Amino acid sequence: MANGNPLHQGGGTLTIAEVSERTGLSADTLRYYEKAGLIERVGRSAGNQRRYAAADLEWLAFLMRLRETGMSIADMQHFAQLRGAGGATVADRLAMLREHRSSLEDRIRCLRRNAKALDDKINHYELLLTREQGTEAG
Amino acid sequence: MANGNPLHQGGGTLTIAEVSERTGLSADTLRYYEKAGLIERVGRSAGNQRRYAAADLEWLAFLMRLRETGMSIADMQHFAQLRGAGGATVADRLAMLREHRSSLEDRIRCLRRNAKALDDKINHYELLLTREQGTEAG
DNA sequence: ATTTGACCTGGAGTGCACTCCAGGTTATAC
DNA sequence: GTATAACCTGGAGTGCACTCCAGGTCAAAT
Repeated sequence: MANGNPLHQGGGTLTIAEVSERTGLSADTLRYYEKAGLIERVGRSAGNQRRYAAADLEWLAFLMRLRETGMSIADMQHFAQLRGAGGATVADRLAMLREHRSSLEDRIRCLRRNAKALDDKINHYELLLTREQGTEAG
Repeated sequence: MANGNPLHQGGGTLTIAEVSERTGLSADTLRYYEKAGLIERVGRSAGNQRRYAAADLEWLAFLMRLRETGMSIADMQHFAQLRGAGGATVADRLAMLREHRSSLEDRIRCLRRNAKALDDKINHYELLLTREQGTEAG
């Protein structure tokens, strides 16, 4: 009955190492996020070791999206705190997300502009290189 | 004859404060970039104050594009060093730019994916909010 | 000539997001 | 049951990209 597969022991929870592997976040970072209040206190085994549930993983995935799109830890703390405070904060959370979404759009636009300029620079260098090789040959 | 306009004195050079204003980089950052070798030693006035030429501004603009698109100072140092070493390094510089361009593309794609997921989350919150208000009214 | 503000240098300090460590407890394999 | 590996906590350390500071020089206006 007892399943040796760590993925399914103890009601489908994961150890910190397993979460680390799945998310790419280090165990230290996972503890740090919890200490910082980005994650509510994760459930523990009898021996006080973390056991992450599916909901924890979903929340982590969301946090990672916010991080990857440039939200600061401080803002994520704020968001997590609102979330912890219950349904009355939905409007505030929505406002935060909308603002973040909008600044993300700005950022993507800026990157696209810069990508185009980079392409021009690359073309310039390709031309230089062609000429150089031509010189070498002639 | 002597023009009081700082933009046009001394052969069209700019003081550090003027460059700071135009670029948005602080004077400290401009000095830091020079100290770090990202910029060749900028020309000086008789009294040892920096006077930026048009070519310096162009190079700065390029550096800023690299920064904005996520290149590290260390990589920019490398690029600047290659540039300083002359035409023989054009192929290396081109390779660096191509690699950076490609990772930038990856990054933009990743941001777009995350932006889409964020939109979904926002929709979810909007739905929550609608329901909540409905509940309030009923 | 002098005041005031901009600028210089070398080096120390800051904020962020981790990352590592010591010293101890718990789990797994044999 | 014991060796070994994984985990725990609180707190110190790291790397990056600046940013600030002290103590001094230079420039612009009066």
